[in-house]
Amino acid sequence: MCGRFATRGKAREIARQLGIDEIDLPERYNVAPTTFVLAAVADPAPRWTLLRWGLIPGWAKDISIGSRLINARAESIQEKASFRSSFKRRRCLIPCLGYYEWQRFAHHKQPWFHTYSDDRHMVMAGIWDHWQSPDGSELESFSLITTDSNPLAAQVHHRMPVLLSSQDWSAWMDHSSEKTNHLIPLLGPAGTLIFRFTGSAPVSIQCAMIPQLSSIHCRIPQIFSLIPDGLLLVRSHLALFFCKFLSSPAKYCTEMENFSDMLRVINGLY
DNA sequence: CCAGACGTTGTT
DNA sequence: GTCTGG
DNA sequence: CCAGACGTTGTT
DNA sequence: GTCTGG
Repeated sequence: MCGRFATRGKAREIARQLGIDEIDLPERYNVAPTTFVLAAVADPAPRWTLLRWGLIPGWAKDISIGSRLINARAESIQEKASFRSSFKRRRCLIPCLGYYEWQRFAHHKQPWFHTYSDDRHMVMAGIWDHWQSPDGSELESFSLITTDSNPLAAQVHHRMPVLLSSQDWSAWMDHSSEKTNHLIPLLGPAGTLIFRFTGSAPVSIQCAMIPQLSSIHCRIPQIFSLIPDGLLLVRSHLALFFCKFLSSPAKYCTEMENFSDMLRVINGLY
């Protein structure tokens, strides 16, 4: 699944391909459901807009359903009442720096940051809908589509967000026909093998594992609490390291082949 | 026909 | 809104 | 996803 | 423990 992600940087590629503004994504390292996120929509002309994360179908009586519809399964998106019309008529692209996935252990959960190994944005596939509240105000919201994990991501979790490669963005955003069969092949884990965890290569995953951090008594969720959205309140070397790491994962990942390297990087910041 | 649901996640 | 179950 | 709440009564 | 709200 996908329940948190990070945004930062200029969305150049999507802008170029869709012929819209090169917009600056806000610097957010903890984007959570029910908050507003920049997304590219096409209705029918492509444009950027802010959508609330957690889809509220047009027929919903109140917004409470939104907090439960943060993901839509690719396998059933055409059948589900909450999703099918959006899938046919209102697809969107959500660019991000990367996303977090939690790995479950017997007595704790461990978040991992998933990102590409170069500085490209990940582009997640979404669907959105309009909703009108009883008082007449309008709200637009979205779900992220999920699929089976690819072999790399499966080491952390069995589901992952659908990541669209640049050659598929235009087809995804083309709503001139309501036929969607040609889109189904885009909704698999294929073609996403080029991202990695916090190591520089799959082979280094074990030694570069973030769980090593728990051995110095600081788990990532605690760091999150020190990094409110868009506001860096740094209270420890480790937290600052994570601010830097999250803002430039490609750069810092390559320096973290093992725990000693990680400490070296952290110490090097001071 | 009307009434009621409409979703994902993980875990067992 | 639209489908399913009664 | 995590964090935080987790309730009822009557009255307007 | 489990649901709701962010």
